[in-house]
Amino acid sequence: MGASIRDVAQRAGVSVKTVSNVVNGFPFVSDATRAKVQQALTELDYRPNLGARLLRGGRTGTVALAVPEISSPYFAELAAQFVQQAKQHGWTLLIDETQGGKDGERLVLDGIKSHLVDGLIVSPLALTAQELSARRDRTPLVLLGERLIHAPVDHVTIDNVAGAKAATDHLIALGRTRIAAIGSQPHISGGTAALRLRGYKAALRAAKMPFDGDLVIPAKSYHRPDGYAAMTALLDLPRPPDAVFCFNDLMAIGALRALHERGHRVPEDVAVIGFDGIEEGDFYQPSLSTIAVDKTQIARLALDFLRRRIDGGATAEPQEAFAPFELLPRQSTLGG
Amino acid sequence: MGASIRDVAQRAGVSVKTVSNVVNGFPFVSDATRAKVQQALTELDYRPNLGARLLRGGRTGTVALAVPEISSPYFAELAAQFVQQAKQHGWTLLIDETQGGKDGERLVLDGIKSHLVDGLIVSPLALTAQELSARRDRTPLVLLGERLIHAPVDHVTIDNVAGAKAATDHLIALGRTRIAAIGSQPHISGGTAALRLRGYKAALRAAKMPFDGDLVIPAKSYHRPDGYAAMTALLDLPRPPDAVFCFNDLMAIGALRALHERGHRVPEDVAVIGFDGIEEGDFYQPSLSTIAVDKTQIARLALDFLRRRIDGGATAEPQEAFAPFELLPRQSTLGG
DNA sequence: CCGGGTCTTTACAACGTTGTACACAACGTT
DNA sequence: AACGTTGTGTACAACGTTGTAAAGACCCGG
Repeated sequence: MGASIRDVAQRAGVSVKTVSNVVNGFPFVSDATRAKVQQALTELDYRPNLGARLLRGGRTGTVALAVPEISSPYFAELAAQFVQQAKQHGWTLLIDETQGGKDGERLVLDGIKSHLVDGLIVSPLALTAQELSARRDRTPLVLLGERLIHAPVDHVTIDNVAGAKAATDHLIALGRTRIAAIGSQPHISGGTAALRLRGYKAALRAAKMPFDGDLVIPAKSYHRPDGYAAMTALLDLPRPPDAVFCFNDLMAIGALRALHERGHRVPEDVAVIGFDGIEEGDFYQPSLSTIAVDKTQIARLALDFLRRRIDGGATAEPQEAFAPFELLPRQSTLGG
Repeated sequence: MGASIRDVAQRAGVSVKTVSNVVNGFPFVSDATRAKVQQALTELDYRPNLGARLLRGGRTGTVALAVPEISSPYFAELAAQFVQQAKQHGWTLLIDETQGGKDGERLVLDGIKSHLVDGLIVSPLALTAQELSARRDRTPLVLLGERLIHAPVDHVTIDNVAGAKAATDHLIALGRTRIAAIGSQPHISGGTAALRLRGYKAALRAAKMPFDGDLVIPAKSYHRPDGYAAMTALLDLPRPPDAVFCFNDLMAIGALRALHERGHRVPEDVAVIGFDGIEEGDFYQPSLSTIAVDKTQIARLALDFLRRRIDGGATAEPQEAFAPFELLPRQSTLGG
């Protein structure tokens, strides 16, 4: 056990509360007393017990970010942004992984470790809006992600439909006529996949191009192998596509890999564009065109919301914010 | 504020302690009482206050992993392993980013949030063995990484010298004669870079090949652009290398990118091998040969150490363990 | 040298939980 | 009928901290 405030008080010959006052920078402490206390503090290497401070009703200065999968570059890069910016708020950010399942997400939301953090940012994958609304825990919460527009919670999102449309528009502008989509999730409604599919369809419609269901390949987990498998399936079609919009960058990289192995040129034979804007895409061979979402903004907006909740209490109206995205055309569509 | 144990007791018409006994599964509670309490528990949606429980001397069931940079794929993948396996220990794992600086690392080690977690796993970059030994905080600690063999702390590491030698041996076995190394850190002694450089030199010596200082390129931050820049520098040499050992995969990918842009064939003109075994390398074009460290084992060993510390107390001798690595030859050295 | 203000320090209670020690039944034994 | 035993339940204190309220020290003008 480390030294407690009591030990420090005894050593400095003052009351416990005076030590507390010094530790917390309370203004009315004489210089002489302060010095005495400071010395005792150092000598005993005092560290406030956060448990006690917390119990007393205080704050821990810690907020948590829960993501489905930390090994996914998108979430890893997003988390890094959060860590950086949380520091500017004076918060320590801890990252938690829900592993994409309902259980993990529920655990976080229901506050298994509530009381340990001042606030919570969650990127939900599995839970429905309904389940989210049923949440009882009182810890301030901000949601990330596209779904759940109707949940009574602050949330930060991007316009997935517009993003997907921009990606598809880009392929159309290049003169492609058979544009495939990788990453649909037919059994899940209202999720990211559904929105991106909608944007894809909207772009086709706007260009008066036919929609061909064979060119839409579902994917379960959005990793590189899923893109690889999907691309392979597309290449086995009687009439393969001349462009592919992948619903995330990781699958796009899998697709690029499959194209190369089968001897197709990118972008001459098939152009590829992804979604997310992960660093990996910039260095891939060929570099990956993508819809880059502004992770810095996402973090900024989410933390501002959280700040408001934590400081202002639970009363304020739930708010919603959109982070911008940007089309980054690179070699996988432009060549060169 | 949520309901406290006191509210539950009142509602169930029993004492506070009886509620506590029910919550903690204390054996001697009659079925009737237990049922009454359970109902009150559910009705009030009771959640134990971790702060109070912690203050009382208990555990939080939470351990933290601190890595220098969560956006780096190696650490992201490593963290994912830790999350998974911590769950098997019944722990929730939280991830913390130190941002590679002394300040961040000190903050973690000195227990800014000690008392909030039962244990700590830290992958130090900046702090010296000396600074680590001076640590006062009592939270059980396990270190990851190669340095600090002499710090009086449990730690898990890999044999970097042997790994680097295996990588270089592989290039030698392919008949390469001018083998470069990317990632030295001349100003830092005893770190990962120094060990990998030693392994590289050992392999050359064993093969009776000359050591050429011009072929060793330093790198500061081990990211893709560092590898890119280093490779560019190597290609500008009067006699460029015919093989490169990069001290991590990220730099190897940067190097591959530079080679491609300059029109060099891999591996015909230059063979490339990395270190770490990140998923990205497997899907790169060409796929990256690497020394894959066993992240699963690292997590397993570290958590076992931590378990021992947390359960067994601080008395045991500090232990050291080595996680295995594996040479994965792929296209960037073998071709195909 | 007193009254009234300002500045400094203190005692006490409370936060929610659990370990300790004990009270009280109900039971079967002598 | 007195006895220990076993099973249930309770009161109390303590963990380390900080907010509240109030006491004490000091200074100034009258």
